[in-house]
Amino acid sequence: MAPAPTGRFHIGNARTALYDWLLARHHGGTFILRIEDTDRARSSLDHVAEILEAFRWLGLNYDEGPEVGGDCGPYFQSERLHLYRQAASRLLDEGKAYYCYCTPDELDQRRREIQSKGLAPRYNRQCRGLSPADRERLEAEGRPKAIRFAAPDHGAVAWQDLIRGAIEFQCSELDDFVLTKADGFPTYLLACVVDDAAMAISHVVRGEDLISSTPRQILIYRALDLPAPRFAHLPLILGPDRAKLSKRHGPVAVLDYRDQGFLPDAIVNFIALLGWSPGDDRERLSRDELIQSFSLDGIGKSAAVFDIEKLSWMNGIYLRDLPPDQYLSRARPFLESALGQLPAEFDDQYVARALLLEQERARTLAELPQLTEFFFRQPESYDEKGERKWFGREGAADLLAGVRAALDALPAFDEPAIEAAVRGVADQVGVKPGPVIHTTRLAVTGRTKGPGLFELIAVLGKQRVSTRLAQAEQHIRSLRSRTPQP
RNA sequence: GGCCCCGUCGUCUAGCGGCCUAGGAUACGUGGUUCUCAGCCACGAGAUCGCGGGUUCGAAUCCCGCCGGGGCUACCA
Repeated sequence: MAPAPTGRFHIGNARTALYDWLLARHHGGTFILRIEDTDRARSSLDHVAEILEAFRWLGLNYDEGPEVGGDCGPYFQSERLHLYRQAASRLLDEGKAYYCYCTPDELDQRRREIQSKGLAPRYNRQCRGLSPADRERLEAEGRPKAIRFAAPDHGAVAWQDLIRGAIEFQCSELDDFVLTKADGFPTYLLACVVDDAAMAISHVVRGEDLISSTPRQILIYRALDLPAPRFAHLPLILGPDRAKLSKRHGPVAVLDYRDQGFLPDAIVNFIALLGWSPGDDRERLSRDELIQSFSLDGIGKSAAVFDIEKLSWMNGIYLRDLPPDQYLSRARPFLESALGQLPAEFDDQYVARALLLEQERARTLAELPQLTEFFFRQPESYDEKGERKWFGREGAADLLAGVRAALDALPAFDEPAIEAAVRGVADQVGVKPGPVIHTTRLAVTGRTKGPGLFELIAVLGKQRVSTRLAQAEQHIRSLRSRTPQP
């Protein structure tokens, strides 16, 4: 996998990385990470760090690459410039490449003119047949120069794509593309070929958007007399509008999903299925199952829309299956970053119990602060519909007072005792348990939904529950005095 | 515009000539379970397999054309 550190590490890149990883792991091959930092203007160290962090977070361990080293290093293209220079000068010597003195401005202007005539923009090979005298003159001017590949003008380039089958391009469609930029850095066309050959890469698995660069790379392999790897072009990942997924569709960086409370295992499982299928009805696959079932044959040809709804569903499954300690260590940071430093009265034990009660209800970790907020803050208001339904009832305040008295009187404040007490009140008053439970939940949490009442009360503890019940009673009474019943 | 790729429920997909009156998942709807929600279980609705020709006893599956969508078209990758 060879990402460029020119932007956030995209979910599409993550899927490519995953497929690369799965392919290597399935066949017992070597998974190499190489950083393609040949764009000096746009590459940054921050982006490199983000790539490494994304790999770490997703659990895609590489056998060779930055920080781990290996026999094929270095793993930053900016540290391998001598190799590209060597290759370029060889092509130059053999007449398969030439210096181009055209400036970006000139190129740009010509391109515009051609396009305005509705023609295919292509380099006009102006510098290909430069006479020695012209060349000398341009050199004397001190013009910066790029190196271009002298592309053949007839014939065809074809390859057997591992996903799409035979693909063929006519050479007449290809122009004299740039191998080395004026700043001395290679374009990825050159760098990729040189490195893939040097690193003995067997499979190039990448997005469909790179299909059209493949014939050019094959031409370079040929010119350098190097064996070409096998190519597999993946279908693209689309946004809801069916255009290539990009930032305008919302967050697309892997680490954004981490920050939104998705689990790496869920992301891995989900993106594995975006374009690939094990061939049967399984949807939930562990990493080991993924490795075992993975095959290029299972990859489809058509683009897939990234459906965040389905991701959320899957994340919920993984969240519920997390063992308590793992769940807690992942959940806590989300709680703290949203609710701030928790007061000392909420010890680890309390936080853990609160969090555990919402584990089965959350779809992402980021929902947890909102879901558990009432454990840490007294309700300031009550759910509007619930208020009308439960607090508006005749005798609601007295009912709560009864519950409060019963709970206050409990010697042991555990779940069975609480349940018995609450149901006892219902018996006494002669109503069904339902209304008592709902009214009490609303009074204690301010909400109409949430964990089971008895377990939630047990976590909150006698003191808090008592206070909240009293507060609700007062609220109801003040409501009634302001809006007298007819 | 040119070149290239793609086209099965809204979405992700199974399907590689008969097992398909097209299966699963999600989302949606209904019912059940329960103190609510979530979950779980059951059921339902949802695809004339983009369209039109062919090949074949038989096509979602093979071939051709059309239409539609997407990608590329940089001294970015």
